[in-house]
Amino acid sequence: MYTSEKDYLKHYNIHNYDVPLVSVDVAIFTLLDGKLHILMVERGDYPHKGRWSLPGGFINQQQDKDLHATALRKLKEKTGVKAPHLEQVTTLGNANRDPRGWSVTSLYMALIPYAPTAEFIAAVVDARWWAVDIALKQSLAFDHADLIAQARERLRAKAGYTALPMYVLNAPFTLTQLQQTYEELLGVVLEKKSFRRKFPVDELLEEVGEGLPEGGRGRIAALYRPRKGGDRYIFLRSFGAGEDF
Amino acid sequence: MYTSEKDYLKHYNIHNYDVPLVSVDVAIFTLLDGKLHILMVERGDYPHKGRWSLPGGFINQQQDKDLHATALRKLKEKTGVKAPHLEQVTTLGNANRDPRGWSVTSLYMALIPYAPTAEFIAAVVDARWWAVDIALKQSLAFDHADLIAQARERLRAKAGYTALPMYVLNAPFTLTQLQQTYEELLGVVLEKKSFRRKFPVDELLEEVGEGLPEGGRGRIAALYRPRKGGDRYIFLRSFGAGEDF
DNA sequence: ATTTATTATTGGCTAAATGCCACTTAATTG
DNA sequence: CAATTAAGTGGCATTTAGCCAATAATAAAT
Repeated sequence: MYTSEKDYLKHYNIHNYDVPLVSVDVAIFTLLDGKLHILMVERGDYPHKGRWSLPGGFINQQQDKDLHATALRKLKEKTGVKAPHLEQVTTLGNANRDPRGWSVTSLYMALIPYAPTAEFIAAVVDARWWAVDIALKQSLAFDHADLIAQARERLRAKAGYTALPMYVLNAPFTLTQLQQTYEELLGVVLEKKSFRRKFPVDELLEEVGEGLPEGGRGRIAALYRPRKGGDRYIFLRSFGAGEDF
Repeated sequence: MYTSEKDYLKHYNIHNYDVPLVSVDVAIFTLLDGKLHILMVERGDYPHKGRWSLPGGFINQQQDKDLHATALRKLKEKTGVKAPHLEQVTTLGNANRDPRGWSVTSLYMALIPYAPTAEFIAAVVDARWWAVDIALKQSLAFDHADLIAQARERLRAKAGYTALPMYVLNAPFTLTQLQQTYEELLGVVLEKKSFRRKFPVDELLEEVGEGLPEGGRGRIAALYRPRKGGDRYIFLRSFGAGEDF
């Protein structure tokens, strides 16, 4: 049929094929008032105009050198910053999730402290932080409730064996705040001594002075911020008892 | 611009947009002669005609109800069976991985025992099991060496805290064989007593009689096969010391 | 100035899990 | 019947985790 790879490529045209839609959606999490929040945007265009959805959109083949770059671009458009952690959660594709037809979306999860984003996000008229529990009860666009649940579950799972929870905290923070963040993300109460024994403070945190705990009462606490590269750390033993299945 | 969602959809045509290619590739692993092997196929068409690649291809929008179904279809086409474990590893997309243009592929990993596939695969002329180490040294199609490395790494990681290694073994198998499989996948030597204490035999395996160990010498060993649902089991503590970073 | 309340940090004991190695058991081979 | 091979178990020292209480350092109240 074709005489060479070059000849084949000359005749190739993607528009001769049945191709699915491809998008990237980003679940951006932070901690606000001790509760996990997620950034949502109100859709300004069809389909699902007016509904709340995850920040996301299509690949820009000129601008985006890879999928990760697409996710990073969406993240920056809505928060103004580069998150300290961004990872792919999963990719979903089926015939029904988008009224325009067979559609594939690659779901990313970003973790970010609240403070440095607050001003920028306040200026983005269609974007808003929602408590995750509340967001899941809304009538969201597409299958985004499902996407949020999957990203939330990934975050919960990784809170068990990584230091990722530190990336939703405003630095500097105390070890007690860090423990409370683990407890919020895992949904369990942890024992103070065990937590401090297990969390590798020296390796993953940098001490940046001392300060009063929240509420301004009690003994002065050591303050920390995350060290570089801590998002790749994996604990040998996991936090939180956790049911096996 | 549009007066309603219906109006919008009437005018929507995906071919007016710059869309990437979307494919699904499957890294199918088994254990053969104590070594991890992967199923490769020789490409019969351009691009990269004649090179070895992972089994994979495009979504069939009529046949495949979702991405997982596409992966399952590719798996069955080459092995004739439904693997006891199939999961998505990651999704890669960039402008350079395919000479036809911006391309996205969703990588799946399947685990399968060798024996039930042997006859079928022997009849598929373009398919062959390769030892993973050897396969990685070939000049493979596209970025498939990278895909294999990522699937291999996911398998190695999960061998540390799941029962997945049992799915590459021909049943029935002995606990010693299972331990050796963990050792091969993890790349470390495990202590017999610790392995047997930690692996939840009663929950995850079903005893199916006794038999001589491999080689036909020594005390008779208990024989097992995997129980249903064991692929969702997660160990609280991981196997193999493992460097943290 | 002293006491009380509050929170951080550390000590110490018990129980559970792991690493290590040797022992016992049950088969084949010569 | 002894030697060999491999499965399965016992036992102890070490490490880790759970629990709770003691001590330290601050603000607020008296």
